[in-house]
Amino acid sequence: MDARKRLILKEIVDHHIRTGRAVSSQTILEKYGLSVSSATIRNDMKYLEQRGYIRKAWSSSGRIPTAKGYRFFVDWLLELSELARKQQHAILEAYAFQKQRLDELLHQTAFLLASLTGHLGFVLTPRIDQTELEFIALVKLSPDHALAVLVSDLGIVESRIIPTTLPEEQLEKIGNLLNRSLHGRRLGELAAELAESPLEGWSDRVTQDAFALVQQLITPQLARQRLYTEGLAHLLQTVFSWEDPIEEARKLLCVLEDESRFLQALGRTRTGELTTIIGEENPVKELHPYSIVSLNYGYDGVLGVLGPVRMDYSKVVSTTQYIGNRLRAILTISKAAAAWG
Amino acid sequence: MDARKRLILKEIVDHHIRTGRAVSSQTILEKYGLSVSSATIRNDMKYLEQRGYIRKAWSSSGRIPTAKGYRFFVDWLLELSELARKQQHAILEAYAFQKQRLDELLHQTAFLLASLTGHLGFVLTPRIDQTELEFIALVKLSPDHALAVLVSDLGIVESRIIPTTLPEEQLEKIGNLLNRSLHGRRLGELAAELAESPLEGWSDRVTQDAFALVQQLITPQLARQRLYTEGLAHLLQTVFSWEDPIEEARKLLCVLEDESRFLQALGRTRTGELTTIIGEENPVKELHPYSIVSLNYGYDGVLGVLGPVRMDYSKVVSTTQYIGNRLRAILTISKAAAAWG
DNA sequence: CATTAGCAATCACCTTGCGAGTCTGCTAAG
DNA sequence: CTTAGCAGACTCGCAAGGTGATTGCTAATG
Repeated sequence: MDARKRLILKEIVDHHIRTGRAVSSQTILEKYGLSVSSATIRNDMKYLEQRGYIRKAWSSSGRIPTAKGYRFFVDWLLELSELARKQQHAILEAYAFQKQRLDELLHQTAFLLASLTGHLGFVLTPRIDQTELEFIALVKLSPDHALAVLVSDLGIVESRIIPTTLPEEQLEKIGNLLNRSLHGRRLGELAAELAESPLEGWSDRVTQDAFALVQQLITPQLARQRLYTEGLAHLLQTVFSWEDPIEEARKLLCVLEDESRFLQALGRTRTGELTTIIGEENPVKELHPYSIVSLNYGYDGVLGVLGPVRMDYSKVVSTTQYIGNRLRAILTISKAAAAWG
Repeated sequence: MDARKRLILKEIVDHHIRTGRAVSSQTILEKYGLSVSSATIRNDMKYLEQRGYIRKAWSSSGRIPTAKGYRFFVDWLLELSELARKQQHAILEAYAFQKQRLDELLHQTAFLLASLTGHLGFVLTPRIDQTELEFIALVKLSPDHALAVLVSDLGIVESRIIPTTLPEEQLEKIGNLLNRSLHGRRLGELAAELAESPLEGWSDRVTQDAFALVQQLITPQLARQRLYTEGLAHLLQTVFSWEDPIEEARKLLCVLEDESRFLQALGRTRTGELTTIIGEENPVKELHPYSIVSLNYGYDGVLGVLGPVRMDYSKVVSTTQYIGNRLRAILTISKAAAAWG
């Protein structure tokens, strides 16, 4: 593809992102001042259409980028501007306070993503089975129940009420035992081991009880990730200008309310690299009208932005990248600190 | 207001709830078989309109209930049908599992409310300052930070990372001290006391440190309540048939995303009684097109349904009442159990 | 061979007008 | 107090017609 065609494709995507309307050969000529005529541009547009980069909304409309066109744009034509000082400042400021609670931190991160991009910001909690056990506490609540609190590094706290008739002193003993023998273990591995065989040397009465407890505590849905979203209002506002917004918004909400499907939609954002999923590339059909820019910030926690395919990728990508780096830094600091301590 | 007028008002509200259209004198005559003519009904409708119970959409349309009309309907004319066996069963079944984690429990409750009513279900977490302290744990994370885990009865767990340079053994000592002296105290009172003066007898070095810690732990935003919502999709679907759905939905989402405003909207649902807030009765302007049916299920935790003013109050009220009672039962059982233990 | 000008054809979008249907208010009679 | 009958008001849906944007095509140009 020659330089002029690339330029034309870029301008079509650019202009369509900004205006939301089909882009005509005229427009490109006027706004971006090429030194050729509109007919030439039309010829190039035909070429681009044949290769599947752009399409027409109807037989004689201007051109609209296809998913393939966006993909090419993002991969080859996107010019990442550095985030404006002002926004960087806003982000740093927002993170200056608010480090006391992980959920607040992630919640705020989602909010930042949303408000700075004007789309839907989301943060998926890290997978607790990827983190290491820091501390276990067992608290007697009633004759039949105890509360188990499980603290991993990163300050992730998981608690559940488990049925047990063991007396208080025994629970305390078990708690101490568990803390001594399991501290620093990666929870996922622990779960896997426990599923196969009891830990070695665990044979007396107390440790058998302990074993039963730990199994209840660690095995079930440990990998469960919570999803925080913010800025749904932004997203719906953009959806409303489409045709059949009712149906679109409904489908969107259904996916968002079903965490498992959303997880599926993220695909393997498992690497640390920033990932874009554009329109129909998404494995979840309902999300075909949207693009996702996402980033793994550690421990399989994912953060990102979900917006219309027609969004300002430059802004969204740089914002996501920046916020992702900040969050990763904050988390690895507390992680590193935990390792020294 | 004589019996026939009441009946007519009831039928207007009834019919409008079911069909969503303005109700004509004809319709009432046909569907509900009164033994008078449509002209008589028209006269009564005029009466009802003058008193502000119903209104016209335009100069010669059928009648639509006003907020005052709905209020009268809900307060005096509503016939509560017992919840269908099938639905009761579904609720009991849903609660049969899933008692391990409070957040899951509340999440599921919101989901139940939403799916059984077809509107938006919400659950506001109990206020932790209304509950009693069960257990405190302090865990060293790094040289400069510790994780404080605070467990109240009901199994509510609050954790935060606090800056401290105290060594591990000392933290443990402080933890033990705190558990002994503060166990069973109501957290809200505790916070109030601490704000005024140190606890008596706390004078040596260890307890001073402990005091500083507890202040950090308990004072700030302890009363903060989290909001779980489900079924936004349902609600939006109904909004879409209105005029200017874009604007309406946007305003709705803005309120839902801002917990403080939502709290304001609930007003004082502080009693245990079921409360209805209909349309313009709501202090939050943006929610005027909606009604809220809510219920305090204990410790200032609120659960309920938000739907269009035109909703099936009979179904919604009985569902909310039933689910509220179930949840209250579940929570008071674990509370009572904790008290025995 | 790439580029250009000019022109007919296509199509969305907006406005307008019309007809059918619905419901009320009013008046006068029962 | 109730009823019948009727004019007037208004919605709703549909079709027609005008406007403006944009393309593809063809033939001419450098």
